[in-house]
Amino acid sequence: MLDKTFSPAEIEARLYAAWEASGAFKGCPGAGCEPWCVTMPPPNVTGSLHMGHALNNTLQDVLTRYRRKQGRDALWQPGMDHAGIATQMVVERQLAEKQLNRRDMGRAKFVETVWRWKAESGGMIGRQLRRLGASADWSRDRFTMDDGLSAAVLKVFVTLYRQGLIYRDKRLVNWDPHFQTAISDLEVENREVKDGKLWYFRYPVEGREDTFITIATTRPETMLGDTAVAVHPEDPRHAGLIGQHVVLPLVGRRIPIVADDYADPEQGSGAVKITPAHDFNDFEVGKRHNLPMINVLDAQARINENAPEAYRGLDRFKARERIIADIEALGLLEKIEPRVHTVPYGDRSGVVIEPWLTDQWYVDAKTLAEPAIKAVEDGRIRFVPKRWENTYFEWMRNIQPWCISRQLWWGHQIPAWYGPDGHVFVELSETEAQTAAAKHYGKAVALTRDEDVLDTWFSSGLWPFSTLGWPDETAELKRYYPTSVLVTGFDIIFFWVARMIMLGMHYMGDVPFRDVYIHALVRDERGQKMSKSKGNVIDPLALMDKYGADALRFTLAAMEAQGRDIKLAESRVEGYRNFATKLWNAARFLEANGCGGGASFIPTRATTTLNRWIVGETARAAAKVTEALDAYRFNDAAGTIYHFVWDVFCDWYVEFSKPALTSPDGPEKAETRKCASWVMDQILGLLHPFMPFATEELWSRLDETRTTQLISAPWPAPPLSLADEAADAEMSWLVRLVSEIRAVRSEMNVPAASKLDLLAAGASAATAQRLKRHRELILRLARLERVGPVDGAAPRSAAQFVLDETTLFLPLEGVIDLAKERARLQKEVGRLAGEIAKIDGKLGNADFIKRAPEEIIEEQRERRGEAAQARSKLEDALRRLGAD
RNA sequence: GGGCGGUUAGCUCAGCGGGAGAGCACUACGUUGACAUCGUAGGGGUCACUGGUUCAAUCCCAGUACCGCCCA
Repeated sequence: MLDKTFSPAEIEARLYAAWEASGAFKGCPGAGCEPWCVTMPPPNVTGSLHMGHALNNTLQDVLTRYRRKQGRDALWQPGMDHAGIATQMVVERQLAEKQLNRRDMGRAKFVETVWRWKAESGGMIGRQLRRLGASADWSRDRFTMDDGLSAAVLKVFVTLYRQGLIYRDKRLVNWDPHFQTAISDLEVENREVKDGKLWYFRYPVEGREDTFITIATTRPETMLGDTAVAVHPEDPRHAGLIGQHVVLPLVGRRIPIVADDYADPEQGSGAVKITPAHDFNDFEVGKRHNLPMINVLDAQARINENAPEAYRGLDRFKARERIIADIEALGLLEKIEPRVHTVPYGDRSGVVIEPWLTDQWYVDAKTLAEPAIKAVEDGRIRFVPKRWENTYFEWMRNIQPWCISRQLWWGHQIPAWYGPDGHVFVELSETEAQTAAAKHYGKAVALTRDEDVLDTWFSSGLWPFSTLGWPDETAELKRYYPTSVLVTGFDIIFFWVARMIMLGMHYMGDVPFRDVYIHALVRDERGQKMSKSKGNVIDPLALMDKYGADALRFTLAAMEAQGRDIKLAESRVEGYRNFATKLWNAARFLEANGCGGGASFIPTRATTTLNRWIVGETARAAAKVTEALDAYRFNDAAGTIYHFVWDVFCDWYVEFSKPALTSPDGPEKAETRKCASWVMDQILGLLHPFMPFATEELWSRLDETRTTQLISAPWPAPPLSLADEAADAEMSWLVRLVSEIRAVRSEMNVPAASKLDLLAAGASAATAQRLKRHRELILRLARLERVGPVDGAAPRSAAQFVLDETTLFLPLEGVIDLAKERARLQKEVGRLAGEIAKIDGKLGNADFIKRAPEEIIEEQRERRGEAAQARSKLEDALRRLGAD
C-alpha cells in the first residue's frame, strides 16, 4: 500500500542508482533507432550547483528523457571544463593557507597539485546533477584537460597556426594585474563609477610663453606615457596649434599636437591626451599618426622604468595621487570635475583592468566567423527564441581578434617553441619542434617552450566534437555530429556558442548543433539577479531537500516560458510538491481499487461513455505535451500535463469512476479498472521527463510485474482518433450539471450536509436518458437525495437554473430566501442580456456579415441562440417566483 | 548613443486578431472511504498611454511614458 504522501528523500537515490546500473542513460547505438544528442554546457570543475545549472540541466534532462522514451538513441554527453583562472585561484588560495605559493614550488609541481585537488574535491557538481536526476551518460564523462580533449586542442592550435589563422601579435590586451594574465573582453565587467573625477591639466605649448593646451583625463597616471595631444581638425579653438608641440609636464618629453576626429570637441576642453600603450582608442590614434607607444606600467600595474624616476615602483593609484599633487604644485591643474564613467574590472579578480601592451597569441576570428554567420543566416542553425540571432549576428559581424593566450599554469600549454633567435616552431610535440628547428638552423639547438596556456574557451569551443572523440574518427562522432540541440543561457552566446559554431564549421565542415535553445536567468522573486553579495541566493540543493528534486524540476520547467526571466518564489516549488502529492494520492486511490498497470487495456475498445471520454482526453493531452516539447515550449508542456492530471483526471474522472469501481464485480467495473490504470500509465509517461522520480516509483509500485523501467518505456502516443464526440458532449454536460448545482447550493447557502432533490422540466429525451444513466453520479457529486422529472406543476420555493433546453429545480422548502433567489436570477438574466446585446451589435453590422468568415458568424449566431434560450427560461423562472 | 525585451487580477506570470486565464494570496463553507501538501464555491482586471490598420485589437503597426538587460 502506498503511503499517504510521497517522500522523495526515500526513493531518489535508490531510483537514480537503479537507472544508472541498468544502463538506461546510455543511448542505443547500433540499434535501429535514430540518434539524438545534446552536449551539456560544461560546468567549471570548481563549480557547485546553483539555480542556473538547475534550470539548464532540468531542461536538457526533460528533452533527453523525452527523446529516449520516443525510442531515439538519445545521448546526453556530460563533462566539465578546467576553468583556468578559477581553478588556479582556488588551488593558490589553498597553498597560501599552508604558506606556500606556486612560484616557489615550480610549474610541474603546481600542476600536479591542481590535479590532486581535482581528484579530491573537484567535480562536486557532477554528484549534484545526479541528485537533480540528470540522465546524462556518465560513462562518457569528459574533462577539457583529459588526454583526448587535450590532443584535440593541440591539433586545432597547430593546424590553425599553419593556416595562418593563429598568429602572434603585440597589441593592447585587457590585463588583470591581480592574476597577471591577459583576459578576454568578455571577462571584463564594465562598472559605472558614480564618484569618478575628470582632471584638467594644462600642457605648455613649446616655444610659446603662457600658451597652454588643456587636456582632460579620468586617468592622470597614464600621462607619463603620453605621446601626443589630439584635437579635432575642425575645432577652431585649437586650429593654430596643430603641428605644434607641447612639453609633457613632469616628464619633459616633447610630444606633437595632432589633428584627429577622435578628439570630441564637445568633451572637456576638446583636446585629449594620447597614450597609445594604455588605452584602446589611443592605440588606434597612435597607429594613425605613427606615434611611439610608451608602456609605463609593469605586470602588477606599478610605474615602470620608462617613467621618471620619482614615480617608479609606485602602484598606479598612488602614482595618480602623486601626479595630481605635482601637477597642482606646478600650477598646471586647471580644475577637477565630478564625472560618472565606466571602469573595467576583472570579473574574477575584481580589480581594475589595465589595457596593456604585450605579445599574445590571437585567432583570426573574423575569418572563422564568416561561415559561422552564414550557418545561422541560412537556417542550418536555428536559435530558439529566434531573436537571439540578432545578438549573435551583432557580435559576430563586429568580431575582434580573439586573444587566446593566458599567463597561467593551469591549462593547455601552447605548443610553440622558440629558438635562440626567437624563431617560433609550432608543432604537436617537443620532438617535432626539435626536428623542425634542426632543419631550420641546420643543427640541433636548445628550444624554450612558450610558457602561456590557452584560454579555457578555446578548448570548450571544441566541445561538440572533441567530446565525441575528435580528432579520431570515432563511430560516435559519425553518429551524433551534428548534435541535435544545445541548451544554454544567453550570457554565453559570445563566450561559447559562437566559438563552437566557428570551430565546428572549420573542423567538421558542418554545424555543431541544429537548434540552440536559449533560456533566461533565474532571479529571485523580486526580479533581482541572485548573488552571494546580495544574499538572495536560493540554493537548489536546499529546495530539493525540502520539496524533492521532482518539485524543483517541475517548477523550473513550468516557469520556463520562452525568453523570459524566471522569478522564482519558494511558494511555486511548494505548489508543485503538492502536485506530486496529488498524483501520488490519485495513484493510491487506483491501487486501493484494484487497478494496476494498464498494459492490458485497449483504448479503442472502451465501451462506457466515461471511459471513452477519458481516453480521448488523454490522447488530446498527450498530443499537446508532445507538440509543446517538440517546440521547446516547456511551460506549455508542463502546464498541459498539470492541468490534465489535476483538473481532468483527479477532479472528474476519478470521481466519475467511483460508482463503477465500488460496485459489485462486472464488466463495467473491470473495464473501468483497466481504463483508469491505462490513463495513469499515460500520465506517468508524459510526466516522467519532468518528475522522473515520483513517476518511476509509481510505475513500479502500481504494477510490480513490469519488466521495463518507466525511463525506458515508450512515450505515450495514443491517437487523437480516440476522441469520441458523443462521449465528450455527454461528459461535459455532466460536468456542467454538477458544477451548476454546486454553485447554486453555495450561493443559496445550502449546508453541505443537506441533501436536496433535483427536478427537471422540459428535458429532451436525450437529457432524460442522461439524467437516468448518471443518476448515481449526480446524486453523489451534487449531494442530492433524488433526481427526477417535475411531476405536474413546477415546484414552489425552489432555486432554479437552466442547462441547455432543460430547466432544473432544487426545491428548498422553507429554506429558500425568495428575494435572494430572485436577485440571483436577475443577475444572470442581466449577464445574458449583455452578451446578447454585444452579439447583436456584431450581427447587425453589415460589414461584419460581409467580411467576417462564415464560421465566425455562425458561431456568433449559435452563441446568441443559446444565450437567448437561457434568458427566456430564466425569465420564466423569475415569473414563477414572482407569482408567489 | 545603438540594440533587445517588458508593462495583463494583490503578487509571480501565461495567452494573443473574434466569448479575459493559471499558480500563489484572499473570502465563505467543508474531517463526503485517494488526497486538509485537500475539496467546493466565490471576489478581484477601462490587458501602461495615444494614435493607426481592420467588419473586429489585450493581441498587428507607429509613437509616448516607465522598467530591465546587452553592446559602445
